[in-house]
Amino acid sequence: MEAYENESKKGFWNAEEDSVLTKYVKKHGTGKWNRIPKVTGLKRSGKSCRLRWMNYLTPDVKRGDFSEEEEDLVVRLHSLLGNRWSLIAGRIPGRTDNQVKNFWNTHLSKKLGVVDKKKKRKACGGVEAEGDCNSASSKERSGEGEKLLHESWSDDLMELGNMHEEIMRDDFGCSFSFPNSLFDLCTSPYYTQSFHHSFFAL
DNA sequence: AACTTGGGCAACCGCCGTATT
DNA sequence: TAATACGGCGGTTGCCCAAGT
Repeated sequence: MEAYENESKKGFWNAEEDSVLTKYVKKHGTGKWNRIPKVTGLKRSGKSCRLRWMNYLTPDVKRGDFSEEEEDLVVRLHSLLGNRWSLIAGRIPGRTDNQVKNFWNTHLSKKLGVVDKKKKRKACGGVEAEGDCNSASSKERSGEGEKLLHESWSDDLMELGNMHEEIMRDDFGCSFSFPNSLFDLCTSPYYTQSFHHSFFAL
């Protein structure tokens, strides 16, 4: 396996590689990504194959700009879930976590006045300094900060769960306001159904 | 026309959790 | 139980291209 890893090609995929990967997945299905380089001769890591398939080649991936409804949903779900891009994407049909993340970082964070860390870092002379120029490391994901965050909104999720029946009855969209004021959630009629299914599948 | 700057996005990296051996 | 493999996630990087100078 190391041999394949070592000679792995990087960078953009070409049409031929896409075709090889698509044929493989259609024949064998997803999973066992690390077998792909061995079976197909593709000079890509299994990880890279998975990413390419998930983010680009999957037939139901929607291309192009986000609609207003999608944008609205991203904003609301982000306020609810934070940077849980995969969870957010799972509630927006046809959108991948990478798309949602990019959309947030390039469009919405700007629109909503969230400081772009990339630019912030540049402004700090290209060095991540302590204080204002600091950024959360990936380790913090499983650390105390996340724990506190999770605990803080889990009560709200419970509250939402208790409102199950009301959600299903309202054909004209929903608006929720939670007692501890952590967030408000509104859904349009179009998304009410899909949100319900996704949420209770958690 | 040449160069610089900044936005958009695909892809990579490093880490973590889970499954398997 | 420990080691290893694998899949998945979020953060970050770097390329491409259009707009501005």
